[in-house]
Amino acid sequence: MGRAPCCDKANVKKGPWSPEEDAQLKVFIEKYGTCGNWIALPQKAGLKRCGKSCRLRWLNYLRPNIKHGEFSDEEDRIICNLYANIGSRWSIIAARLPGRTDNDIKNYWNTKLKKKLISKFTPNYQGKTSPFYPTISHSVLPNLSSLYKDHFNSFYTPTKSLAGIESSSLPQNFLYYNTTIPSFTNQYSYCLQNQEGLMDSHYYFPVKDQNMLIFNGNEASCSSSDGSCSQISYRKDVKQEEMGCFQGFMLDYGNINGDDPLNSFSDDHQKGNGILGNCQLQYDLEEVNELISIGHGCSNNMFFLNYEN
DNA sequence: AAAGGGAGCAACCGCGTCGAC
DNA sequence: TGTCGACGCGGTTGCTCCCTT
Repeated sequence: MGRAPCCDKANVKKGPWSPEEDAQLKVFIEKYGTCGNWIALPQKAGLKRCGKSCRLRWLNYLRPNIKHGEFSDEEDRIICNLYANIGSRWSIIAARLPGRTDNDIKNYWNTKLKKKLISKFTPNYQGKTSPFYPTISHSVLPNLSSLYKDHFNSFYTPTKSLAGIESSSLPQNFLYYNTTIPSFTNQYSYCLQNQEGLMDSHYYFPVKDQNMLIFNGNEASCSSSDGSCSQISYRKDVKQEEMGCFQGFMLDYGNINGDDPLNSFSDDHQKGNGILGNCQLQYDLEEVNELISIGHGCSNNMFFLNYEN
């Protein structure tokens, strides 16, 4: 049994609001308020609209002090920072940006800001790759570090053991940072950095596919849905159109959307909180070998190979 | 000049949450 | 304690405008 509709769909108008309807709604709400009941409001206001539609129109367009137009650099920074920490919780992000609505910010992120960020460090990015896997070339890696530093202030140097590893033994070429995501606070997060710049950041990629090369991951947690892991993978079993980009070696970073990067958005805490969420770096075999050597040199018991080819 | 395609954005839909009863 | 209805949120859709061919 489905949910009862909130209004009589046959008798409500849909689609864009006319200036007359806008005026009617605005006048009514300014005079009487919302009466604490959006469902009943359209009838009282003489509008042939669904209550939800009225609410949305008021909140996103008609209410006072709505700010339209270009987002400032400061607003960009706040959005990036919050998105990195809490994911697509647009209403919370909107609460930090006076005059901006969640819908506005969501649209802005999806249509502009995300591309802006990607193109910032991927000069050749055309926005043509998979939404999950924009491709980043190896040559732009040095820029990533500075980009991250622009947006996050929480990098730190561990002074005590992390994930059971003494600080003195922790890899020097990692950047560490705290996460505010409750589910991850008991886990360590890390960004791998070589001498040039940031190469890999935290968490989460499932070992669902066979023939995978896991780089600097943890076998147990990588194969579970709640571990943290970064990896280079070779996914010969995934069709190119599914991946949206290529077959080959890929270093994943920032993918924390859950078990299946193509399908899973199930758990709220797993929703993309990486500023570079779901990006991949593409490497040839030689570069992969180079990365493996970095991994060998910097970590204890954190290297896992499940690599066939 | 017309057609096609993409970007941007307003609006809709469905579901989770919360409060009233 | 359970049920129901309203609200609020995030994802998605579809319309419009503009640019390219």
